[in-house]
Amino acid sequence: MSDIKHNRVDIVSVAKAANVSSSTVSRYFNHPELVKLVTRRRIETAVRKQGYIRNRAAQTIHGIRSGTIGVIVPTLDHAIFAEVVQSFSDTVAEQGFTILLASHGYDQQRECAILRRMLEHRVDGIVLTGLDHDDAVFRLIDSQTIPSILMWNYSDDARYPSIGSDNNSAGAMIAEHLLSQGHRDIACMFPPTCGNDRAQARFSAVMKTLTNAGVSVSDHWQLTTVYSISDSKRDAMTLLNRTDRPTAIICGNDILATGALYGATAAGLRVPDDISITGIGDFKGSAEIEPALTTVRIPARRIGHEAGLTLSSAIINPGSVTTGLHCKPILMIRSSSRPLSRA
Amino acid sequence: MSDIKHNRVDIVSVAKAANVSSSTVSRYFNHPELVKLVTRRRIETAVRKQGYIRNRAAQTIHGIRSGTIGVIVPTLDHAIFAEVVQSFSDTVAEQGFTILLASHGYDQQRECAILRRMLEHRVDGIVLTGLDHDDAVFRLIDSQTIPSILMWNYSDDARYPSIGSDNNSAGAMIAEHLLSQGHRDIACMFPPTCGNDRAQARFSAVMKTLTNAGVSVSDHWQLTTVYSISDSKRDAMTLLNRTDRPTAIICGNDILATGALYGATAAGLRVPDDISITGIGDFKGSAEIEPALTTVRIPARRIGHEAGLTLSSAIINPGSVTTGLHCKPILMIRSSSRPLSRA
DNA sequence: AATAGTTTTGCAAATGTTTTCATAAACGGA
DNA sequence: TCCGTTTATGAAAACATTTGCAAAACTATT
Repeated sequence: MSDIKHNRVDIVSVAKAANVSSSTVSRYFNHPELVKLVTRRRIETAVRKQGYIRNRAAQTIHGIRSGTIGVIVPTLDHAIFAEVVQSFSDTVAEQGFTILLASHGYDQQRECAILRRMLEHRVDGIVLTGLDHDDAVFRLIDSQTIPSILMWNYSDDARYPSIGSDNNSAGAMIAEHLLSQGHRDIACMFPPTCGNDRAQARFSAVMKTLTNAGVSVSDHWQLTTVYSISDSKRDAMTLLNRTDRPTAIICGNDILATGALYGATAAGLRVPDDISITGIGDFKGSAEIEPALTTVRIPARRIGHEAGLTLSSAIINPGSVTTGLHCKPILMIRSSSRPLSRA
Repeated sequence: MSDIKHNRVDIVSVAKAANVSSSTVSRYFNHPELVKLVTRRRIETAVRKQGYIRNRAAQTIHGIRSGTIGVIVPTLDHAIFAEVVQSFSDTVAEQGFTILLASHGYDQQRECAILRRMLEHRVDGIVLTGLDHDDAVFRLIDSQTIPSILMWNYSDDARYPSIGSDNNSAGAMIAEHLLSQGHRDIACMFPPTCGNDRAQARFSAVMKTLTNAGVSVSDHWQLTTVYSISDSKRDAMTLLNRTDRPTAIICGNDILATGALYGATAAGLRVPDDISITGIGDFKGSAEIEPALTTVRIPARRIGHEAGLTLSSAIINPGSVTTGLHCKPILMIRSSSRPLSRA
């Protein structure tokens, strides 16, 4: 098929075939308006014939952008991160960027190593997930000159521009919702908060809101449950089979809430008549589950999209100032919660 | 903090600071055993002081591996692809590779453009999702000299080594399961099959198995439903509210099955007593849903892992022959299906 | 046909590394 | 002390590009 195949086809072999200098071929790609039409044609043919593909590595060492953006997430296993990565990737792809993706599994050590590797690849920008990172991570980025943003969470005093939702608001919103429905006997089920600033913020906002309203949550109603439907189902069952039973459970995310929903059903309770259950996140499927889950939507697609826009424009116009953006969480009142009927 | 900051810190500035030649610094990184301990120390200090980070782009133009693998998926929005990408990424990360990830949204045109961009980045290997791709995609890869594999599906006559599950088996397994339970009035709910060889293979295997058993599926029991819980819930309700009702629904994937489960509940039917519903995929949560879903597990984590092992070893030992691997689907009989009680 | 102006092209230097080859330094044995 | 090894280092070429500058090739104007 192709004339020359595995023997190096580079800009000079193309140049030779097209009977021009390599400079002209380079210009053909980078400033086509500077090369005469007929020459362009000749080069085009040679490129096609040889199957030439430009070498971005060689461009990059001239200080030209690599066209890659490093994206570091804790994991892709949670549907929600996959969604945010997807929309980020789609958005920056439109500007010609490709993402270098890696996940650290909540290991700060590993995050730093990954970041280093990405910098070696001379990514044009960096996206980190969440607000909290090892100081070494921040120092490393500071020592470079590339734009970086924090995606997923929002805080106006974050170390870099942050684009995402304020998990404090999210936690407060859901707690207020249940309070406004008259609930006072409230249990909480949250994932382990260490190294997870999101869960941490949600949890503390929930507790603060409840405390401010004069509601206290006794210790045995504070469940710590790993991110898994089966575990949360089990824990919810245990909780609900006790004689003292809350009228509502606030779950730290929709996965836990889904498990809790199943657990309540398995314990013979009806949701929301016997107990209200709420999530945070509004994952795919949360609206369709029976009963549809009351939750706080963290607008993942929007966050990914806005982050993509912000970062790519920061890369393209290096002078411009980059600001964060709060993608507000949205209370989604559905069927898994209802006002407490006063007995 | 760092001495020299935004002014080019490269191998020669490090060399100068350490009072050695740039060759020695290069060796320090690539063959440390060749440089004397005290020199190593000096270089180490200089590197730290200047915050030097190696430039892989510059290495790559020497024919050295870029350390990147291009991964092209249809989308990350389906939890299942996210999972396979996650385990692939983890596996190759151990060998020092980082993935360049992009999704094409089932658009063959776009897949080709993405591939081209990845080749420009001189990825060391390519992973495509599924067996079917535009001929231009195959030609492009053929014209290069890098290893490529097809992930997710398996077929022994695929164009490149394929690592994944045979969707024909998966479809046949689930159909046989329902037949063995005595079902004869069976409806099918599948996603649109165009450009989706997986769905296509599952569907045709199901139909073939049923036909061979003398069971025919009338047209209005063949539903085409997009990948969405709410759509499949709606379609299932419509189907089940008719007077002629199947005793089982075979769904093309677990998302459709989940929606169908909800739809059945909403239509006032009990699963599996009134109707059996099955999925394919065994997504996260399928085991925990009420009732737990009978499905065929496509072992996503295993596929990602095996694909990672295979591709990275193909990259590291260029001579070796790369073979595909069938990660067999596994029938997971749970509570959403049961033998038909003969009336 | 000569000139001035414009467009197109090529030469050569530069980019940040690696690697081959050569040389210098250190070492051990006689 | 000298010689032959071994070990450590540096000089320079190579890698695939881009780009500033200057030369060449056109065009238009007189």
